[in-house]
Amino acid sequence: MDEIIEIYKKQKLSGIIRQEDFLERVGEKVNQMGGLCDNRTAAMLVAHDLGAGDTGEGAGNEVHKVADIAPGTGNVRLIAKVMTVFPAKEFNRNDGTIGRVANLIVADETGSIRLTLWDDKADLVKTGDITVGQTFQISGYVKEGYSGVEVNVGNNGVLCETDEKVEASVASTKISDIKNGMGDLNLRARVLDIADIRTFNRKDGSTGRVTNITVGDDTGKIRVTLWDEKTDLLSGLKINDSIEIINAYARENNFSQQVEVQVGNRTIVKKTDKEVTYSENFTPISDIIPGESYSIKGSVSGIGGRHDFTRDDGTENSVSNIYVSDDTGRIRIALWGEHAGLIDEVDIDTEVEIIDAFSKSGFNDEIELSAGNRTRIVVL
DNA sequence: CCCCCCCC
Repeated sequence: MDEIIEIYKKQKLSGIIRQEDFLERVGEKVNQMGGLCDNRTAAMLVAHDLGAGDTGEGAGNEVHKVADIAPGTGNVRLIAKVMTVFPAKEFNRNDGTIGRVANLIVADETGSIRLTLWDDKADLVKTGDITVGQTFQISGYVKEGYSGVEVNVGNNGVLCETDEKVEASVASTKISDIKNGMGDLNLRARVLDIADIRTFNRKDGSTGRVTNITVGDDTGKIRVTLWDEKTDLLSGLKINDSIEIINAYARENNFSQQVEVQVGNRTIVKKTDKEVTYSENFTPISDIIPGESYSIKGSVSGIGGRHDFTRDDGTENSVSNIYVSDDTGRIRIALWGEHAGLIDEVDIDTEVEIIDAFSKSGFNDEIELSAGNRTRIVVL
């Protein structure tokens, strides 16, 4: 009760309301919020309702829109809907106490932003009192976080459910706009290809798992890398699913020099009913130059035999060849590994799509395409 | 943090 009186004094409410009436209204507010607000938060809200100019973190009465929140904004009040709830985590403070932290993504009609909740506020995530779809009055301070601008809500912040209707808009980035280093990346995309899960050994001796999916939208396609337990998500995905990837980040792959989307342990991948369309960009065969990845579409105009061989490193592999023709030319496709069996599925004139095959100058200096494990082949 | 475009 002492802290409510403290707020009463600090907010200079004596000219507006009697102390006992203020206490009563705080009690009503707590009941009204069904236990979601503690006394202190409720007192802040009542003070705000009464027009006090210094509620929450001293944010003033102005309600900010998500899109207006920038690194230097300071304290803000906003009303936003919960889009994503990340699990709460505990950590040890230097003073020996256990701190709690949790993250949410919230959105209003102007966009989405990350909230970082501390201690008592983070506990609301743990107890299940904060779930996707709820709308909250939020008061906190703006900070440049690990993955961009975020609003921190600590002891002095306010997080209180409200009936207010908020039209949430989560800005999703178009694939062609993805740049190296981007964080808090949200995508809506279509699954175009799914690779096998690979295991590898880290320097520290632990075993890692990694896999990739290729996703596309109306602006392009990109490789997505999933690490460790996130590789389990593959079992729920199939080609042509439309998905949302929330809170991923983009990094250039050292090997390919291409920017990829990374799905780490803070990233959420879920299916969506809102279908995302993608149309493959097929290159005319005559435009192919060595050293690039291409997709082509044409009809089979030649079928070679299968050849099993042993690589220099002792591993076994197979290769077969087909020729594909379109209106502009004809090209040989080397079908490696699992793709080698394609020769048994096609006849002359079968229409095929060879997606993401790598071009090079091959036998007799003729340009050929390598269909390896990053290539998808569709028999039409 | 992984894959490394491989055959005749």
